[in-house]
Amino acid sequence: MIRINQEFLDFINKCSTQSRFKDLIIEQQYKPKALIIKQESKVLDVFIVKKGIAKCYLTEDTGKDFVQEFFGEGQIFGEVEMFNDEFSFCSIEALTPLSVLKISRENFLYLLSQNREFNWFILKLLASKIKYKGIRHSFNQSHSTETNLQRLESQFPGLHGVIPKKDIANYLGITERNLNRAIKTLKENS
Amino acid sequence: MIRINQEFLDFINKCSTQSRFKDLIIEQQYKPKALIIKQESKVLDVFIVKKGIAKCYLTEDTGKDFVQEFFGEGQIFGEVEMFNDEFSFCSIEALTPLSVLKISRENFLYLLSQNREFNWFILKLLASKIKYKGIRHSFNQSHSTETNLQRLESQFPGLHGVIPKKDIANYLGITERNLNRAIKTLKENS
DNA sequence: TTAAAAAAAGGACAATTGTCCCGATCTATG
DNA sequence: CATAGATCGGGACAATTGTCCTTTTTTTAA
Repeated sequence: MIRINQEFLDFINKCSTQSRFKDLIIEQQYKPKALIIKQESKVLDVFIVKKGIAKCYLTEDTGKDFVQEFFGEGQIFGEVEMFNDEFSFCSIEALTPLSVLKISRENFLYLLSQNREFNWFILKLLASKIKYKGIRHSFNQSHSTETNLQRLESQFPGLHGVIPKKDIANYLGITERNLNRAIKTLKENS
Repeated sequence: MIRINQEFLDFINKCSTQSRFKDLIIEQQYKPKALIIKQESKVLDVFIVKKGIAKCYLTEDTGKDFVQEFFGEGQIFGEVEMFNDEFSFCSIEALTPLSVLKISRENFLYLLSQNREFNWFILKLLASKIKYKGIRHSFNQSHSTETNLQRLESQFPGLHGVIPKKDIANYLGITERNLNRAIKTLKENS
């Protein structure tokens, strides 16, 4: 559930030390709760998580938040907005102290067209996001809250303590009340 | 909800008439209910819808189906499996008489690396699938069944008659019973 | 250090959704 | 044309989930 992409992070880290790429990649730090990308705003850069966890979520007109994904090391965000339009369809917020590697729109497009390996990494990781979303939503629609929670915990043991309850509930698309019920039931049956 | 990609279809159609691409693209026909890609099986080709509608769905261990998307003209499928592994995470079925343009894995990867325009089309359409899924699931989790249904009907008027009720329910992640209830309520309030 | 704010846990009730039915209607094929 | 098999529509009840609210604990900031 908090996915990582070590291979891509290694690649980007390597690039950022090479003289010809050095200036394209900027490291940046955020404190917990910092808003990195704001929904409906222009996205000028692409970000790759170097260390920490970020939350990607969408706020609906009902006021409810829905968490798309938690980004771990090597995960990219802002890239979707580079291809079609510039306005973000979700917000990104630091959950922990976060360091990111930032690449401007212009440089991102440059790398995409000039660097085979980079291009291939982006294709792979876009495909991976599609697959991830497909599997997750299918599973969540077809199973009970308790089963969904179990799946989450098996994918990321020690979930609690790192991610607030509210965010877990918003990731599962349920209320905190219902999440608490599921936690209680699972405890009793173990 | 049944999205199309005219620009991409035009591009592929154009390619399929040019001598240097001609042999890479094969046209093929399917009858309604034909299974084009089977979940968990190897995917050897990428398909682009030329005419008709295809259903992309995932069958869970519970026996329940969840519909990921309905593909209209210019929509591609099978491409996600080209990047990471070869096994499909969902099934694709023709809903109407369907013609597709088929490109083998090998040729797809060749086009990706050799043709700038093709590469850019694929990047764009992968990003578009991510955005589509993100927005749709966020909306569906945050709104009532009735609102979700209304949104669906506004996106694709004349939904009924083309797509079976069961598929609509599976797309919304609800039962047919509940879908009927929502339809009835909407009728009464209009 | 202490007051204020946020997060966590859960009771009570209402609303929504699912399950299990039963007929009615439509549709493909011998 | 007849019949089996889908598809459709909805009643009745059970189960799940949401809403609202209260209490306790933990965190944050003055």
